[in-house]
Amino acid sequence: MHPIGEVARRSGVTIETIRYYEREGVVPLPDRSASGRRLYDSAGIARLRFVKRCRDLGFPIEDIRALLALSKGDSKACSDVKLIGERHLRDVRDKIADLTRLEAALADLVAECDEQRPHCPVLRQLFAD
Amino acid sequence: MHPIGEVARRSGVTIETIRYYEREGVVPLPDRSASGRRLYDSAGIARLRFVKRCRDLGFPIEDIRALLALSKGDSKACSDVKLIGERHLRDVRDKIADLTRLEAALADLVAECDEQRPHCPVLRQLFAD
DNA sequence: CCTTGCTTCTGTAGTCGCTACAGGATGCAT
DNA sequence: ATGCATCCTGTAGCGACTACAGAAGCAAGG
Repeated sequence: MHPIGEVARRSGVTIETIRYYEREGVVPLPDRSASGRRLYDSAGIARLRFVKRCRDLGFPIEDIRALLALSKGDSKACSDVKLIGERHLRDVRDKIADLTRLEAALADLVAECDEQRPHCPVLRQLFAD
Repeated sequence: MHPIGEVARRSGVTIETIRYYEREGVVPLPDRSASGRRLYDSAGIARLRFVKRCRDLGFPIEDIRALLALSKGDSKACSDVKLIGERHLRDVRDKIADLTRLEAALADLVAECDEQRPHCPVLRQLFAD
């Protein structure tokens, strides 16, 4: 059984975030020592690693909750995981598309400022009706 | 002079967000009617439109504050606007790059789930050491 | 004038996912 | 015992909103 500091180092999740995940019910309450310190077994560490990887992939907490539930062994797991993954992939692709459009608009706008001018074309455009 | 509801419709910024911007000092305090209702002139409406456009382009509030200050007429305005714009453009490009990497990792992962399996390869990978 | 329905006000709290204290207790090595 | 590191709970804050609750104001219609 391992204290939270060691678990933080081994999982890559900060102590404060581990406590946050516990409060939010993302991970179960760990065992405690006689003095009240959190003690995690290897399954607890693996679970936090899982959560970290999912967060790194941009899955929201709610999806991670669902994935963890699915990981508890059920014959439909893989197709459900695929549903969650594909929806998230779509979200990511949408976001990339949005940002790409935004980038183009911004690049055009910024290109109009190329010297010191009393009447900035960018500001004029942003103020236009 | 126009009440907040009309200004919200004409600027595209919600009533609540207008009040938020006022609280945050993004836009100046408007005049008030005898009964305390906010009244905006055309400059106030233009300013909110400006803020909306900047938000749509992803500029953070702090940058918008700076841009509004610059719009008050100063001979260095355009080069300062360019600095703010280019920095933001870099941020957007960084974010696109991050998301593109994430999308690739996610697409690979999701591709591994293609039928009902008791032992999902995705979950296994996310749990791997 | 009264009623009705809509608009507007202030203050407070919440969203998401953390992150950072403050103040106190515990654990371990010297 | 001392000193330092670790850990605890509770609270507040970040950015940019968003959504009430409860009350007051406004304008049109009867």
